[in-house]
Amino acid sequence: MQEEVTDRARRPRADAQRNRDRILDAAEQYFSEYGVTGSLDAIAKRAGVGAGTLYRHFPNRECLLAALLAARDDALVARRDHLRSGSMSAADALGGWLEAITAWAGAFDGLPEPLRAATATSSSPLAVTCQGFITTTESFLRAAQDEGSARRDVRARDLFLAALANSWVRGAAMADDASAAALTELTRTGWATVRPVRADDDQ
Amino acid sequence: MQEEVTDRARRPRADAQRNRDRILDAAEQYFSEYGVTGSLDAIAKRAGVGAGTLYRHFPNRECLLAALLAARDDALVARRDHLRSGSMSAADALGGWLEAITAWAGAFDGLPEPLRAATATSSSPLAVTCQGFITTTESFLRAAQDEGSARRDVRARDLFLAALANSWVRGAAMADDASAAALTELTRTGWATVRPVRADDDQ
Amino acid sequence: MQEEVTDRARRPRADAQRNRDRILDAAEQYFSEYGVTGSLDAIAKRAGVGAGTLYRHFPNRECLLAALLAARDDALVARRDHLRSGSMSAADALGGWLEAITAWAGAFDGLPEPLRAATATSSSPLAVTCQGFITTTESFLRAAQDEGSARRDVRARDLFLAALANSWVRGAAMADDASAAALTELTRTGWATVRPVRADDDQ
Amino acid sequence: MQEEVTDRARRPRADAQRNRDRILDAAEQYFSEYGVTGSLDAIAKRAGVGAGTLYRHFPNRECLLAALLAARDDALVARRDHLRSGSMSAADALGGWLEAITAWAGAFDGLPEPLRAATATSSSPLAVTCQGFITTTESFLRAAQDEGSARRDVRARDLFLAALANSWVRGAAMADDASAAALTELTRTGWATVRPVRADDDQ
DNA sequence: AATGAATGAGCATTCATTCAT
DNA sequence: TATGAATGAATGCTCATTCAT
Repeated sequence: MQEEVTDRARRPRADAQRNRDRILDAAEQYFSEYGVTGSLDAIAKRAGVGAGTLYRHFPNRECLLAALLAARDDALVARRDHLRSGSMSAADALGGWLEAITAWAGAFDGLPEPLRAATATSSSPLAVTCQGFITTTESFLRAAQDEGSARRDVRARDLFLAALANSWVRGAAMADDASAAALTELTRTGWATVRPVRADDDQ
Repeated sequence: MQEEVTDRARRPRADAQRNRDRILDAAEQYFSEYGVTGSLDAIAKRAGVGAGTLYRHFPNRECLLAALLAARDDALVARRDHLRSGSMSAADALGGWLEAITAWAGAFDGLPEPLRAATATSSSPLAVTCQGFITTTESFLRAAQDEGSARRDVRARDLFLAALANSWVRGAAMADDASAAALTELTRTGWATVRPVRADDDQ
Repeated sequence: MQEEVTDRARRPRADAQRNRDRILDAAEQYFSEYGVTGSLDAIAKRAGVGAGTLYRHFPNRECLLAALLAARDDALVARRDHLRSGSMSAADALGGWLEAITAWAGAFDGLPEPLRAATATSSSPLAVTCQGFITTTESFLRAAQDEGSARRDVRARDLFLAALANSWVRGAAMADDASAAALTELTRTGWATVRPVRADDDQ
Repeated sequence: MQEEVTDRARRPRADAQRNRDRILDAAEQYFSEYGVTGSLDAIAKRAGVGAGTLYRHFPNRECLLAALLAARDDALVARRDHLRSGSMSAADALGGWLEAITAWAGAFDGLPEPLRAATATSSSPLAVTCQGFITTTESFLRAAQDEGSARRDVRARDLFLAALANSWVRGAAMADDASAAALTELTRTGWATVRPVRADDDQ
């Protein structure tokens, strides 16, 4: 009786939270093992919950993915703060940040794909995440531009997409580390030695 | 006359060739509509042939894809020849070639994925195609390097992958043309204004 | 009262149990009609359930078969008890038991095959069933051996296999009842009138 | 021209014979590898002939099987003659012959099945083969019966079926040699020590 | 006589999602 | 709120057999 009053709003939440966590743990394992296209049913099973429970917490794969990545946001935010507070140049900070994004997007096999889609649609739970990182990228980019070490005609959004693309190239079983580094470098400096002069290029 | 001899081996193919063509047509349509992961059975149905017939001609999705792309190879080869014979600089030729590859890999939604995989495995019907284009890329790149307009530390394979990556970013429903161009430009010139000096960099 | 408690876990099964039963009924019919290699899809259809439902209940053909036979186990167990409690000789009991097994394995066309396979692998849902019957066979055999009416150098497992083999010979469309009986008799007494004397032969 | 007259009936036959032989060779390999249910198409391919050619020579699987076994008949006939001419007892000869049949029916995985079916239908190309061996079994059996070493109430046909059954039990991956021998022995002597006296039992 | 292309139903199995309990 | 049963279309692929060439 007493419980019904005090716990009505709390106890179920404790259960729910526990289930949510177990689902996230299971998803983390499962996606690591089989990539982001793995079976949601299998995740529910591994988490020890019913399929319906999974769907209650995460109505679709993207929501689950978003929640999963949110848990990793902390690491990326920490990285961001570290890059910001460091004594490195703004260019190196931007480079470090892009590499951090590339690594982040490579957390699970196949992850770049939904991230790219989310970047395009804006109506996805992942879009929020992506947008946040684009904003951060923008601040790094602006600093580098102000420093004179980044081109003014480059947009943060495109750098973000380039980072995803590099992550995509690395793929799951890429097995060619040289290419991974080369692509990152290519994004930084391009393949051309000479650049066309442009109006908005303030250098 | 001569034809009559070779026709003896060709005549039974009248049927086969017709079916093959119909399958390719159907696949072209279907992949354009639903992307390269569309149902093979559905393609057979649209082509008006039995599933077995499709599988006889193209034992798996990659073979079908390779045949489909082979039909487009001609256009790419023509583009290559045009770029080679033109009076443009080697840098512009390389740029044009990379853009051609990017466009080619964007023929169908999802096409970059198997192309990337093929680039890594070499045991795929698509691998041959990819390798051929990497070789062409190499000749364009070398010309540009000899001209002094391309960096010496860039590899053709990585440029090819970058072109695929750009194609991947564009996606099917990208809806952001500015990014498409920006990514291509980024690959050419990078985001940095300043470059680390390197030993093998002949500028 | 007690039921009310256990029902809590059983109630959601009202649906499931009904479907399960319908599947078993359909399978019974279908296997009787077409043999144990009949299409599982067709069984699902006949049962009026989706294919997924069938696979949820019985992940593979062997599981379905095992469940189907489990329903018949009762009859066999009853037969065993009847044979045990009867006043017949141990030899007749063993003979009756082997005949019961032979009849049981002839329930469906093609059933002896998976039973034989299960006898060999032990990692099959049918293996449990088979092993159980081998054990029972052993008790009957031992009684007959103790009685002096069964040879000491015969193993229960081989008698079980012989019963399966006889069932196999009968097949579905055997149409030769004489052979069926003859084979059973052959297993009992062999074709030879004279037997090589053996050390472990206590007669 | 000249050829048309003299070779019209001969040359094609040479071709046909060569193809027939190649098909038989391929089938021998293939059935050995994959059992008698292996794909006929694959056999045609391995033989280097079209599917139609295979079907011209052997309208169905049973015909192919029958031809394949016919080639092995020689070995069995030789065995028969050797058993007949030997100085062993008629009982041992019969035993040897049954063992020879069991081994013969074990030539390919799954072979006992069509042999049993053929024994029952008599409208199969294999039926001829089986009937021949039943006849031979009969002669061995009669000799043993005359010698007094085989029971008079046993029929050759049932012994043949028992031999097939033993072959079936051995299966492909039986992995239990003891059972193989035990079953053979069981067929010879049965499991009972005491036999019911019967009218037609002349011992 | 030979070819090999075509057929197309058939198979086992999966999975995201819904919904009754 | 949680459960997990149900759905049922969909997938890639095979194969015995026929038949046009």
